[in-house]
Amino acid sequence: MTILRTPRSADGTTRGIPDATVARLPIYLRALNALTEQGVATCSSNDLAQDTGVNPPKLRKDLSYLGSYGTRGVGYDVEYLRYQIAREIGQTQDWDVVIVGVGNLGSALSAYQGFSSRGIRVAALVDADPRRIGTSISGIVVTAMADLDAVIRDRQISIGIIATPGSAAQEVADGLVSAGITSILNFAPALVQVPDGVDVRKVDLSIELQILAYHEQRKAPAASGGRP
Amino acid sequence: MTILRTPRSADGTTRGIPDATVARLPIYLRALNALTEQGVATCSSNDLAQDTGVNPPKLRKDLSYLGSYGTRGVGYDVEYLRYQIAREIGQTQDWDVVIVGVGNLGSALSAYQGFSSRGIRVAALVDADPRRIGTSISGIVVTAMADLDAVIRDRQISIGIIATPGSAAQEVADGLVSAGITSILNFAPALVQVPDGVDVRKVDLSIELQILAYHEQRKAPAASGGRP
DNA sequence: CCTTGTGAAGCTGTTCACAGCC
DNA sequence: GGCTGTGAACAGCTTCACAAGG
Repeated sequence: MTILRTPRSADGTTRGIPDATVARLPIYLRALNALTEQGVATCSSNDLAQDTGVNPPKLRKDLSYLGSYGTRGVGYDVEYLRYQIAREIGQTQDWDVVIVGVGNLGSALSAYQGFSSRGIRVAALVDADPRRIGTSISGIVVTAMADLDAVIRDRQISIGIIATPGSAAQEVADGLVSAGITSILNFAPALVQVPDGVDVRKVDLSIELQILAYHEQRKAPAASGGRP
Repeated sequence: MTILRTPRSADGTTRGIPDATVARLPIYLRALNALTEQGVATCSSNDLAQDTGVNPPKLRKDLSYLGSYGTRGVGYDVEYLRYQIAREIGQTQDWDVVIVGVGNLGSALSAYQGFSSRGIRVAALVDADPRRIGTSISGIVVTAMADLDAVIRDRQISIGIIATPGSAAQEVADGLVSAGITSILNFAPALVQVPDGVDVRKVDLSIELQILAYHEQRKAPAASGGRP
């Protein structure tokens, strides 16, 4: 994955925002949307920092990668900044996703309220279990795995979500890739191999809790005896 | 949060493993468990790297923070290394968690198959909706929010999961903290403020997809016209 | 005054080459 | 010879102080 690292450039056109900043832009966008709803027209980096849990200098540096959209001595125009971030992260259009695997987690994701307001549209559900195929979940009819390729191409879906058991993850990933998908969110507790040019992000529920458990253990050397 | 950064020390006792390494230890542990099941007794850093998607030098450096558990020229004893990692991240005991909010996501989490084998035990479910209280989900009876404190103290629960709408997240977090919880996994799309000493990890489903959408957008400057 | 925008310094994490040991 | 363990160089991210400008 050779991504060109060019945060700044000679002219203004070539962007290249650091990954860490990209990961925070949706947070800022969410806060700005809330401010818009409250009728707030202008905000300072302190205000936004308060709302997002980021410290003010970091927030300003993040925004500076997008351009100089603030006014010194005043702050940021909420609506203007909101639009600029939305444009930068591609939130001016909706993104269609397919969820593969409609067990407990896949079903929950298909019903998740937070997607629609963030430009995410669940366009298709796919499963391997014949008993689920044809049933309707959150108003969407579940399609067979055999039709994965057709569904993705027909509806021009660009993002795939893997919500299957770990044992099926690689096979599903292969199917998504061969159907032209280049962005995958993987909830299965398994490593998936994909060709260059395909992005995979992984969310592992157990690991998040295991990380917390590690820190929790260090806080309390109480039970089961202290260390020698 | 002033955590002492001491990856190495004079004697061998004082640990202090980098966060990035801690986040990968559960991945190694999972791979080692799989190797154990396959009856593999020894593995090299190359083998483990292959299984986990981490490159060999990084993996060795990670393991070196735990101690020198390998044998030069040979590799690592699977069972021994597995135990050492398990001990380090507190996987020799089970961790009880409470899930607050049993909507779609909370219900899915309570049924998640991946927890039990990783030392995570869902010990209680709590919800604010009177219609859900008293019902049984995944074999666990849902408790009222009013009993949150009692449940946590009675069962000595140490980790809380917030799976409520964003609007309830802060209130739930306050309740967890006042019941003595010092580790929280927050699925709600909202920032929660907690006192020092309490760890919060956040999983935001929309943001993961928005990050993918950003990269997807950059790959295909096709639709909606290229940039000027 | 005020707040933004940013160079420079510092810190964390990654990479790599090779020393150390079996 | 093979593989681990690690110091040192490197890259990326964060912090901070302050210059720039309304």
